[in-house]
Amino acid sequence: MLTERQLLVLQMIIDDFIETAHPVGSRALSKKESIPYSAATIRNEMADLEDMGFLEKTHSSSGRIPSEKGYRYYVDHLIAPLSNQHNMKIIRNVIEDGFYEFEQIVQMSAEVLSELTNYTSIILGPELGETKLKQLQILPLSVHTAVAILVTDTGHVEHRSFTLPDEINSSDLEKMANILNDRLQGVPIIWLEEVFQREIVGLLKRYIRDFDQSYQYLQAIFSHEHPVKLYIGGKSNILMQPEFNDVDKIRSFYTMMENENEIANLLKNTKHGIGVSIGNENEVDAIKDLSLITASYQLGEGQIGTIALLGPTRMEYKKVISLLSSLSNEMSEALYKWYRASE
Amino acid sequence: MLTERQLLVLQMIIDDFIETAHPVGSRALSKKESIPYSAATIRNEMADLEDMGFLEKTHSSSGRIPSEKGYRYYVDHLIAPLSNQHNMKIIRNVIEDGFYEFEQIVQMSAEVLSELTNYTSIILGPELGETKLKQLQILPLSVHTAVAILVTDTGHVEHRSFTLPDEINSSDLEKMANILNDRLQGVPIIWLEEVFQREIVGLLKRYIRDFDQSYQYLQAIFSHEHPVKLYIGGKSNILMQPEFNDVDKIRSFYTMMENENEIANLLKNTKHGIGVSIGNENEVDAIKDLSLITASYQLGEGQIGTIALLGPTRMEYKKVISLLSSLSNEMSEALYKWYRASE
DNA sequence: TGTTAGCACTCTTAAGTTCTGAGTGCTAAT
DNA sequence: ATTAGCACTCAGAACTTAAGAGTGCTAACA
Repeated sequence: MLTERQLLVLQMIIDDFIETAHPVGSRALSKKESIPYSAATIRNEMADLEDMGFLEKTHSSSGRIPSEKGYRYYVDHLIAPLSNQHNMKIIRNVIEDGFYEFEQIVQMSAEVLSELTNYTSIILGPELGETKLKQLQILPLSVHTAVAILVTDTGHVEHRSFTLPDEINSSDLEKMANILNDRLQGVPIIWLEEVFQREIVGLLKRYIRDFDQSYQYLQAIFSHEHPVKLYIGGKSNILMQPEFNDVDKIRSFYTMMENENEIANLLKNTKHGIGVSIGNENEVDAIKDLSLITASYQLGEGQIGTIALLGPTRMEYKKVISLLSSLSNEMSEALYKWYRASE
Repeated sequence: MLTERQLLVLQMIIDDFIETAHPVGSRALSKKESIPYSAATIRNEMADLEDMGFLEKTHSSSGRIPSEKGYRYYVDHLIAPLSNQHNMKIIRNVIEDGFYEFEQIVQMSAEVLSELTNYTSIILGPELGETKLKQLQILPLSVHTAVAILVTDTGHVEHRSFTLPDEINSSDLEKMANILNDRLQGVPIIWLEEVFQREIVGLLKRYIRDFDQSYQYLQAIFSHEHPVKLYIGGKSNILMQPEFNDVDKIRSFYTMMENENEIANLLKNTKHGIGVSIGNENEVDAIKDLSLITASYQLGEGQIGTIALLGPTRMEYKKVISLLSSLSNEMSEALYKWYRASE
């Protein structure tokens, strides 16, 4: 168990290091007002804290820096989340502006978040989950081309152009579109392909001449993956952090950030509420020396998305955690308001 | 005027430097088979070429590197565009896969282009130009929300959700949507807002009760900017170039790449066909030590987009220029095929 | 017994030094 | 006109040195 004084020393070292990025020495600490002990005493405490694994040295005669275990302890026990009125005001302004639509709000939140923290923000759009098809429209553009437009009950719109088979005529196309629209309304997006295959293909075969020609084109509409949207803000922001003073580190970071799959991986095991992964606690190699803070937000029944901030392990945990948790509340609330009437 | 031998020397130096990124010395050059002169002779030629401004030294006793003027001369007079069958095959595969839609093709082209060259590729989607509205639909999602969907005759789809004024009832909404759709079909996208203001507001005022309430919401639909889509590939690719071995350079590059406006600026003064801007010839400060190669592609009557590659001034101009010009042809052709039937 | 002053020791970082190799410019010979 | 030869220059790597920050330990102190 840690003594009062050890807690104090640990806390002050981490706070100081987070601020300055420089190893903290005993003398510097002893000068602070809140610490009434001499440098020598602090040195002893530091040595003990190092033995316990909370602190590290960068070399044998350097000041101390927090270890990952140290950060973990700090996050779990030493931070009283401060409510940052000022920053929240900025964010609220973005969110509450009703003229923006959802995707813009998210995009802007990502940018503001990154701006306020100087870290890189990642927002994972809400999963489709229970979202249902509201309308499917097939609009011919010309004799050979058409565009299919899918609208969900949450107002999400997807579209997909395709070329038409030569044989089809416009009345057939219309008939087909009507059947599809009738049968698929209210079907959850993620079931579309299955329902199409199971219930509709047979039907269409009966009603439409030469349906086999059209099959592959329709099929392409529904096999369309529905990618979860990823919004990233401030990729270059994080470069301002002193830990990115190394070209190789930058390269590997950016190589990862280019790969949406890998980023999606990062956020895969997100839990409800706030999650903090420090350094090696992360599963993705490329960020084993960074920290990731995640917060989930809700959209209706069970649909969730994730807001995350990626920064050096030397992160302003206090600020970031309070900011994220407020933002996730705001977003859930805004989304709730937006969709409230659809129930 | 340059002598035959000077041309040869200049060309070999530039080719060599483009390949290795190291200053080229006289002895190394004289060893090459295609040069039958001694190092001393070449030194003399080099000194002359430097006097003329085509070459530079990095320090008083270094080998030579091309100056921007040197590159310019090289691009204008010394390269016979080589047709790269192999790379074009790769690109053609991407483009000709009919199941992809336009935006995906462009996105993938950008990525392949960057992959093949190791530079950063930028593709500016076609301007809206003459594109006309094909359909405007207003789909209510709930009592309080609706989504407006605009489809152009080229199959481009834009949508925008908004909240409904409390007063409006669904039959009014439908009436309104019908009037809008009737009146706006065939109107070029860029005129939408104007036509709406001039011809339709008055009409709606007459037919719809409490139209003033709805006005601001509708207005928001049409004042929506129609941003030209920007596709970027391989932002991190360029980091592998040795000229990006400097953290500050990376920072300024990425800061620029985060800003879509600035990128749009880069490509603003693009001319028809192939354009090459070397170093300080670029107007945007952030890329004054990079080169930008642009190629335009056509979509129907006058609508154009731009494909560009951004790399160090030490760029493989031969390869890049031939690749881009082929790609722009392929894209124009693919788009032409795609839309041919709409006329 | 817990705290502190003092001091020798360690290690990083910056600045200065030396050395080598690549490459030039000039001169004189071919 | 071309080339061999040589003195000279400079960047970059390898080493050395000096200063400063910080530690760990011991002994003195309250």
